[in-house]
Amino acid sequence: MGNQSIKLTVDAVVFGYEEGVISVLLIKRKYNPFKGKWAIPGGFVLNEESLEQAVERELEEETGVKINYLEQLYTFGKPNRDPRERIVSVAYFGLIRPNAFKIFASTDAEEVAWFNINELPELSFDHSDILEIAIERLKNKITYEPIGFELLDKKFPFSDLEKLYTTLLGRDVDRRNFRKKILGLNVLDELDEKVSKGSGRPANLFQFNKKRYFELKNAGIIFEI
Amino acid sequence: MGNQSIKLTVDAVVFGYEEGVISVLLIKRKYNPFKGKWAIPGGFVLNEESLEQAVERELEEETGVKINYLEQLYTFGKPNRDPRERIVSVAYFGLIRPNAFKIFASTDAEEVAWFNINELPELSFDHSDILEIAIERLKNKITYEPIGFELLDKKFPFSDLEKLYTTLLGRDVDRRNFRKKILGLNVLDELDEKVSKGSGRPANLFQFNKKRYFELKNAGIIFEI
DNA sequence: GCAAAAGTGTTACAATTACACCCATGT
DNA sequence: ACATGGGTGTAATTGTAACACTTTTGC
Repeated sequence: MGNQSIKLTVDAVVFGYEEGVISVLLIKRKYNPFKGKWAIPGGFVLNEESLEQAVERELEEETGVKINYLEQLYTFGKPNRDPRERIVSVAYFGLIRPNAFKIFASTDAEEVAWFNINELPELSFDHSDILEIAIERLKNKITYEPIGFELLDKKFPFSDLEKLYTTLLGRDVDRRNFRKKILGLNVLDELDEKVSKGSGRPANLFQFNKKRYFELKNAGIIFEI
Repeated sequence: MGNQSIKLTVDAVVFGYEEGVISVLLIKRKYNPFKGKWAIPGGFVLNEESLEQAVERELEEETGVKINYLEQLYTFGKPNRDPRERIVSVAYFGLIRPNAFKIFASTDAEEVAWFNINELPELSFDHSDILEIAIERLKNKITYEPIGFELLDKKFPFSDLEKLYTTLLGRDVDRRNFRKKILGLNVLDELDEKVSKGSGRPANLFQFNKKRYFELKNAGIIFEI
């Protein structure tokens, strides 16, 4: 143990959503191993920084994205997951609105892009495993915590929320029941603004009230779809 | 990053249950730092072993326990969580029947003992934080996965299960409704054996049918209390 | 005036909760 | 015979699921 030689990295699986499509942010690796292949952004943890600092730093360096929803996902440590040497990686799980940032590649990334999670390229290392677990977490978590709002614009029409849920759950939901249930949770503020999608009746905009959500949560009321 | 000097450990938070008391397995440290203080069992990951192998090995070395329910809990990586140097620890969460093993201290452990989770000693490092998160996980997880059976004898009277749940949930449950619900899940086999607790009518014994549980789970039926 | 999306209530059904008495054994 | 824990059913309430028509806008 005195001569332990294991290195530690962090990886950030960042999801975005737009118009019925869930995407994940990937980089094309500039260096070997897996040079030219797509990978989850991430990199080595520096000696003095926390894991969260490391993952936020690496994400911003490689992709230009500053994230505000980020949680730990899982730690991957199989001995040969990296062909060079023993590397253990702490994977994180993040959510952003894709249109909130212009992404750009730098440092270890030759390119950055959003990929539809149903049309993924071949990935480096064990990154397919990581992504699979992250997708599962996203699909589960949206049913018991209000994380979907991190993927939508601050102000959104109800139909956007509904579409996000049908996309993630992979099934239709009854429009009336869904609306009743969500509004019944009392965490959305209805605004005096409308938005038109070109055709059809303009929709009212709603906004997630995070403060109220935490008040209710602390009072023991749970969010559940 | 070429000169990264972070060490990696694993820790095992192992819970047991007996007669209305949830306990956790702790060791008294034989060496500095925190010599003589209680801690969660664990230690350094060796270069060629997986994280799971490491945690099982350390647990057995220090306490004599071979565990069969073990899952990853969380990774703790604040820069100064260890006073000596930078150490990141992957914590695991385990369950056993305390009477299934005779525990004994060795290697880095001067002593091993079970502690009631409501009467914990002062702990080393950030182990109180780890334990707190583990307890939360246990209390949550028992409501949506059938992990409680890992804490009971293979054959148990229904009242043992009920008491485990009231202990973990911190509230009474209606005896009839609880029984209906659990039996309705169809994962318990009722045996032709009875056990007497000294006074009162002897109770029928039940056994968790793991095979049936996984069949039902794969068929999309979920366990929920 | 018609196409397209938004908005809205009621009824049937399923699940959950509340609740109290008899049974089998040991002393 | 009494103390102790085990075993059981029904009715009220609540929550969930199914279902179709009207409204507002753009063209």
